[in-house]
Order: sequence, then C-alpha cells, then structure tokens
Amino acid sequence: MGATYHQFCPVAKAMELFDERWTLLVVRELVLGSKRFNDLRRGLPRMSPSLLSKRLHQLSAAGVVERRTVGDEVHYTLTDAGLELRSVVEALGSWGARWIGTLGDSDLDPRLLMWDMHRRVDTSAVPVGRTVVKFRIRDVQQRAGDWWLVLDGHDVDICDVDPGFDVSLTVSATLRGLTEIWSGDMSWHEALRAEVLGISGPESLRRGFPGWFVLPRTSDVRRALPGRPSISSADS
Amino acid sequence: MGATYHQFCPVAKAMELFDERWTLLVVRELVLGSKRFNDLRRGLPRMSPSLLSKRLHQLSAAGVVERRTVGDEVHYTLTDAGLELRSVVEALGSWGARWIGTLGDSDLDPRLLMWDMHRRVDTSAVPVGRTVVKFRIRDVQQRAGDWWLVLDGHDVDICDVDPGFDVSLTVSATLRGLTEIWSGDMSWHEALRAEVLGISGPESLRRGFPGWFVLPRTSDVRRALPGRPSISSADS
DNA sequence: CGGTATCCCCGTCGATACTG
DNA sequence: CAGTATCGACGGGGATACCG
Repeated sequence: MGATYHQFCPVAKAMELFDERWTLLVVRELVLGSKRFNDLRRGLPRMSPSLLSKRLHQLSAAGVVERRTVGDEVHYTLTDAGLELRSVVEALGSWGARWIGTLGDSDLDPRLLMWDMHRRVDTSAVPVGRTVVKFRIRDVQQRAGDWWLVLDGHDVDICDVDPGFDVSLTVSATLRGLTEIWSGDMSWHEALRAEVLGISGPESLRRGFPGWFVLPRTSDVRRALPGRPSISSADS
Repeated sequence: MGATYHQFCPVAKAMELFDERWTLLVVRELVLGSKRFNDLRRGLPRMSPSLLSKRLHQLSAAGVVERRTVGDEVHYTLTDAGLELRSVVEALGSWGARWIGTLGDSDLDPRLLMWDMHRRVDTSAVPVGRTVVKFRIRDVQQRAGDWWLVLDGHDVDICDVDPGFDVSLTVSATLRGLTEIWSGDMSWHEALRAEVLGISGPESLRRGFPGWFVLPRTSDVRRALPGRPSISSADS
C-alpha cells in the first residue's frame, strides 16, 4: 500500500503509514473517542466511505486499530500502539495551533464545527432537563446554517433539521467567528462584544452557555504568529 | 500543491503540509543538522533532487525553512516554526521505535547507515591525530560494503572508496547487525558475542570504539514489541 | 556544488452508486 | 448502519538528463 522509504529510521517507518492522506485524521477521530464508522465519517466529511474503509483496514493491519463487533454495533478502537499515537496527534495539533496563520474560507465548515462542538459538551454543566440550543450561522445559506443542539442529561444530539422541540436559547454567529472561538483565537466574551456572536434567551442560560463546552485542547496553545487575528480591541 | 482537507482542525492543517511524501523526512534531516542540498540528499538517498528541491520550496513557503546564501554556500535552516517541529519528529520517532517490528531487508541501507554513523561521531571521544576505521559490511557486495571513516580532530569523513590512509581499526559486521546496534536493538557488546560484529586492531582502539558514537535518541526508547529481535541469549 | 527540466507512468484519491 | 464496487482523472513523484 504505502510506499516504503527504504530507510531504517523509525521516523521514516512511521511516516510510511502516516504520510498517506487522511490516515492521521482517522487516528485523530479515534483519539477523540469516535468508534463507529458513520461517526468517523461525520468527523471526516470530505473523505469517501471507501477510502475510510481502506484506511481502517490499513490501520488495522498496522496494529493501530482493532475492529470489534459489540452487540449489533461495529466498533473501531485504538490498540495500545494506537493509543500512544495521541502524543503524535497532540504534537502536530500544538504545532499547527501555534504556527498556522489565518484559516482560509474553505477550511470553515459548519457541519464539522457543529459536530465537534456537540461532542465536547460538558453535560454536567448544562441545566437538568431538556435544553435546546438553536444555532444560526448567519453567513451560511439557510439549510446549512441552521442547527439544533439537543441536550438532555448525558445525551447530546446535533440536528440539521428542526427536531421540533421548544428552543431554549438561540445563538447567532458568523461561521468564522464561531470557528475562531472554538479554535481559541477569540473568547466567547470578545466575540459577543465584537458582535460576531449573539445569544438570546433567558439570562441564566445566556450566562451559563459558554461553560457548557470544553474547548479543544489546542485552543489553549499559545500562538506564535500574530495569527488568526483576534478582535483587535482598543479597550480592555 | 498539497490538497486541503477543508478542516479548521490544526492537526488537519498541519497534515496538509506533512502528509506529502518525504516532507517530514526533509525536516528530520534539518533537525539533525544538515544544511546543504547535497547533504540533505545523502540523508535521503532515494529522493530525487527535483523532489527535494520542490519540498524545500514548499517548506520555505510554509515558513518552516529558510534558504540563505552564506559565502559561496547555500544553507537551508529551520525557522522558529521549523525548530518546533522537533517535537513532532521525536514523537513520531519514539512511536516508531516502540511499535515498528522487525525491519524488512529493503529498509537496510549501508549508505544511509554509514552516513548517519558518520554524523554522530563524538569527536571528543576519539584519540587525537588521524584515526581511520574501515568498515566491511559482510553481506553486501564488495563495492557497496566497504567504507572508510576518517576521523581527525573535529573532522569526520565517510568514504566509499579507499582514501589511502593506513587503517587504524577494521570493523566487520552484517548489515542487519550493524543497523540493529545503531537502532538500539542490540548493544555493541551483544553483537560482538553473537559474532554479527567483529573488530580488529589495537586493543585500546577496539575497546574505545563503541564510545566514539552517539546513538540516535530513538535507540533509547523502550520497545513495546518483542520487536526487532535482539539476540535471544540464554545467558546474559 | 546546487539545483531545473522533462517525461511519463501508475497509483491514489474523489465521486457516486449500490448492497446486505 | 456499515460498508463495497466501480471508474476515471489527475497529478504526484520516480528516473534521468542536463545546466550554470
């Protein structure tokens, strides 16, 4: 499959596996906890199912991934070798967060963003009972810009069609703004002040809302570049 | 050049650069200290010069590498962003050392091995004056199996043709054996006992010889796999 | 030494459809 | 849900030659 470098160096041997497109992103998804084929797909929207299938086979052959049937579900999990790739993924993520400049428009994807947000909800921080957050991504055309996050106990669902529940809170944002919050380039508070973000609903929910999410680890990485421009605030 | 993943994730953005074949190995060479085009080539024997050139351009465009003319020499050096890739290279190298099993025959390369050994000589450990070590890789055909390591002060040269100096020490080894020593799968001592290595010459030199080299960092990594089989010694 | 230029092949990947 | 099948293009990259 992957071509060999004909080198004994362990970096080269490792890269024989990981220099293939998508491979390390599949690992990233598994590190983040996705186990099922279609969940992996949601985290890798542009990847074709056949290629995902192929990569899972390769990773399995390499001893990184294990495929198991659990009840009537198929689970892909990391082996011990795979778990130790977390350090590689984190090193790359930290480097990327520090050194990659402003994202291009084509890197912004509401589906992927909402999928990532939905899986990083801290359910213990959300009020008891059902809470429904409607997201409106202002600058994305109707269909793709409306999302409903349904929180209920430990269940977190993200829908791109109206599930029909009463909406507890409505969040409006630009795609870039919400992505920059999520990336750690801007705080929720800064975004509100800059009006790339708006939250409407009962004050207690509005205040609590930012705390319902655990930002990705890379959001904490100190930026080396002037980087993805945060709101250059004259005050504060 | 490299295709985009259309993802805002910093891992994905980083991999847009590094999922291309050879790219991270070029970075590895720079991390190891090579600066000049033809030195880089020596550490990447199977890479075509045009591709190396292209990769250097790409890395330069990405802000990882800087090309400078120093006197009449051209130097490629890592920028601050590039220097921080050391953590990525080391994470990959450690993972590879732990989890990659036995090397295939096609991963063994005397040229690359001798090049790597030559640049990890601890000149302070070598006797003063000129010392010439002749290596004979037993199982490699004449031409490719004979190497001369010329040590003189801080100068270290490796030759694949007889430079004509008196030989101070002769080392004979199998290609796999010497590679395994270098990889940390076997100690010099074990190799001597197993007779995959032989050293002939004055005893003081013979005894000192192993200490003239600083093994790669990954040689210290604890193996997770039964792995590249070390000599299974009944005794110890 | 420090690269470019060229050429062409073949494999990868993307897209889409389809199946149990 | 969990994949496989098929198919075509496109361009990456290997090899080699060549240049200042």
